[in-house]
Amino acid sequence: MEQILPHLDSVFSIDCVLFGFDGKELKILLIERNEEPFKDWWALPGNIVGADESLDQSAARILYELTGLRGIYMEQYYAFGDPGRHPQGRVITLAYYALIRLGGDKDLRPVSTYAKQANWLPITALPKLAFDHQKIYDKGLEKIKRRIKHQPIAFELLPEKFTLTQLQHVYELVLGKKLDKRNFRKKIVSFGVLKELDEKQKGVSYRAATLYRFDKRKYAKLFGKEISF
Amino acid sequence: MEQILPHLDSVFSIDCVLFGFDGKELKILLIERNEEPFKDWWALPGNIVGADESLDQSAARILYELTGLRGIYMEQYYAFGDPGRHPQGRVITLAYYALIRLGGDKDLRPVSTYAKQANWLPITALPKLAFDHQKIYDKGLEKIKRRIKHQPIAFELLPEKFTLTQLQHVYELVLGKKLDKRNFRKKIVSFGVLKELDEKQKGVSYRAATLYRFDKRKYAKLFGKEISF
DNA sequence: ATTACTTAGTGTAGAAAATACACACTATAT
DNA sequence: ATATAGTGTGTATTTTCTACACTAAGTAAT
Repeated sequence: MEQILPHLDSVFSIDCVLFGFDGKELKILLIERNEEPFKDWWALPGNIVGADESLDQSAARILYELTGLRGIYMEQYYAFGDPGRHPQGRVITLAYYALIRLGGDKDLRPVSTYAKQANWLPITALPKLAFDHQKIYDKGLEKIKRRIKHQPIAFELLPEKFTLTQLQHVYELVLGKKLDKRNFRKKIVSFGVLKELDEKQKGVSYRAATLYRFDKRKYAKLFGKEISF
Repeated sequence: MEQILPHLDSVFSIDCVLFGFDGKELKILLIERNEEPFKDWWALPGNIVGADESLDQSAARILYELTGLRGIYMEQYYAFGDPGRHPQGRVITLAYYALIRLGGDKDLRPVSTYAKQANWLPITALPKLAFDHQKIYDKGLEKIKRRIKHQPIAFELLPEKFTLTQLQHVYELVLGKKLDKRNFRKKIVSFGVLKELDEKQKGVSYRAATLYRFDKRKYAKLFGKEISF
């Protein structure tokens, strides 16, 4: 990230696109910067990679410091390093995306000094972003669009128990298009990686839907065979 | 890459997996190191990113210095940065792959000081590699396996004019499996991105095959629609 | 000129997967 | 009891995938 600039020839940072799903919308976590450059702009959270951290560890730390969450699914996806991308010097940054289920509970633990605030904002109405962060975000969204077609990452955005309608909703939001309910169910069930539970949805004022769980064991057995949406 | 280690906290380099196809085999370009660490080992070509270079430029420069070639298709695919990956300090490296048609002509222009020699070696018989370069290579191969199914990258390994059999051969080598001739032709032609030429193969001692060319225009029109193998 | 050799080039039938499409059921709230 | 809102299901059609074998064309040797 961008807040500290020691006097080195180049700085290596990590920026994260944290995708969150609250049951309704797809959101990302942005911070409002409290320092120059781009003071008062919204930016992706990020930081400099520590001397003894692996890249994945560094990404996990950034996420933890911001949200208090651990064990979240994260994946690096692209390095951005144009000489002009940071006004104060050479900063090469590696982008990660993360997929997070936004529960009602504690999702944000307040935040380091270079940010005024951090906020989950719906991807349908993002503000202008600092640096080249729009580009980084765009590429991140593109990446998960691709990946959700072949890897079981949609479950990372959902609670452990979920309904098929919720799952379909995640696919529709990420892919940005409507899907046919019957065909979706046929297909997703045919992969054989869902376990149907004996439990039903609660607290809804209409017919309660059956709950499912993603079955990691079954998925592990399939490996080699690719899911395809 | 690994040869120069100025006294910085961390060094940022680029390593390249240069895939070449000579009409028969798939090969990669390796250099034999002339310096510690890993003196006398084979390694992927790489170098430190220059202060005013973009990442893509840096990768292109590494390739040019080694082969004299420009305008080659290259793509970054993963960053490797474990704290222990380089015995002499923190080196974060960004991996690129390149796809090169190996003509009879000048493919190698001799080579910087930290290498004894550079050589195209068939991927079916690679030596032990320095650093974590085996891991970098493995991930690179995996990447092009995936990408060749969805993007028209096979043509980068072939001369401008090629036969369908040659094209199939490239797919088979990259994917590591045999394909059915008739089904392959049906499918690849159905994408509509090949232009059949009025020309035939020359210098073969059997029936000459029709030559084709990849039609970038037609491909550009298709965009959005994905090729799928 | 004939023959042997090597690769080019082609079609179809059956199986599997993708798509398009509409209504009855069930739980809750009033 | 009735209104409401989302759940859950089947089929026919089209498209794509797969498996499979022979003839045509050119070259080289005799």
